[in-house]
Amino acid sequence: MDKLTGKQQNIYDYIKECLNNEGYTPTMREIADYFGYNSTNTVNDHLQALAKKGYIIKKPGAARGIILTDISNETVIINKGVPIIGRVAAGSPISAIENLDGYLELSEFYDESHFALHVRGDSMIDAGIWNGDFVIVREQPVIRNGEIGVAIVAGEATVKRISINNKEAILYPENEFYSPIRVDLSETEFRIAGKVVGLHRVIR
Amino acid sequence: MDKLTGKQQNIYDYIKECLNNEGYTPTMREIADYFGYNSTNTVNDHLQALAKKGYIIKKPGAARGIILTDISNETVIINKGVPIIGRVAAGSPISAIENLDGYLELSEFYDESHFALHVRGDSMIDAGIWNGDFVIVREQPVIRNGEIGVAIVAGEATVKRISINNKEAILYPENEFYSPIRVDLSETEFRIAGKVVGLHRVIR
DNA sequence: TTGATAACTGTCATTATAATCAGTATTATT
DNA sequence: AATAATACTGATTATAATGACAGTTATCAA
Repeated sequence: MDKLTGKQQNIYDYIKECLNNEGYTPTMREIADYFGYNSTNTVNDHLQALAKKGYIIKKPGAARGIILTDISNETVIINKGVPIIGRVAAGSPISAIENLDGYLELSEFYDESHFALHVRGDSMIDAGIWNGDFVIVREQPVIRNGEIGVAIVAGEATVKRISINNKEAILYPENEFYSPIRVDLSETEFRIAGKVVGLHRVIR
Repeated sequence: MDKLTGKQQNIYDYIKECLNNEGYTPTMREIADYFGYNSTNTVNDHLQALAKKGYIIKKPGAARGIILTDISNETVIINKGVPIIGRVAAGSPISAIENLDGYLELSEFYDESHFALHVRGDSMIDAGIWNGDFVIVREQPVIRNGEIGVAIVAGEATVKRISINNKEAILYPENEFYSPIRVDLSETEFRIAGKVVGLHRVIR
């Protein structure tokens, strides 16, 4: 895809911004006003350039008929996550709007300070964390003793119930067949990556 | 939020559909044409009802000036989900891009044929499904015997390991303190809502 | 039975918007 | 040096679209 010039990029960005803020694309006059152009034809020229380079599609004659191509490829974006169904009325289809309780969307719960970790091993099965699960971790340098978190021990990340005192950290597995791991803080590199605040499992 | 009438719902759905398919909302005339109305004022009346009930916002005078309120509340949508961290290099911050293994995003795994169900009760704890979890269900009318799915029994949705023969369905809990539930298919309304394909837990 | 709401028709003035024409000046590309 | 693409002005035209007015009919609840 051909690169945009500075002005073209600005106009493209503005269209995107309008779409996000207002919910619809601007008219040519609105673009002209925003950038201080005295003629809508200036905008028309720019839009033609954008269309020619494939960044937008212009529906001829249609008011606000600008379509951003990269967004139309991601229409899933207007995706609300997975609908949560509450009551199920007898006979009605599951998707019936009356049953809707909201949407399950990761970004709703978790912001940029979160990351996910693919769990290997079954040392935490009694805490409901299984091999293959994704735990969602809120990045934080400390946690309260007894909470489940992710610790980095000598560069290795592990999910455990964590307890720390002045000289050592104790990592408690949640599985009767495993023993707690004691980490001497003066000998081994140790730090808390964060606290486990969510879990996601893909079931085949 | 006030409930929509059937026609209002249809128009609302159509607006949403246009937004997804075309990238912009329809004009009143387009809506009228689609539904076969002879007057744009019919549409105007409906839009006013939708606006009054809070489903849309109408920007006066603006062409295609319909804003869907539930979508405008989700601009975060251009969100990439939760980053998945793989290896953790010693010393480097968690968020370092080298550690990135991808993004955990519900919509990546699950399409429109999925819904989530808030689990109540602990009848499935041995299957790793806890009280308060969200199970993600792929809508399907049948499942293989022995698979975990959601059944609708007399209007009530339950998550169980399901087995069916000609005359009865047996719902097996995964908890030693619970007994299987037998449902006589000739007496009780029974159907499969779908198969459990994922699980999401919010940990406090 | 009165009033409110929903669901329509049909017409029309007004404005919003797109799109075209005829230019000028500047800045790359061949 | 010639050519094309970029970046604008200013004016005009055609049409796209909203929204208001004046009605009709049906339904449902007080």
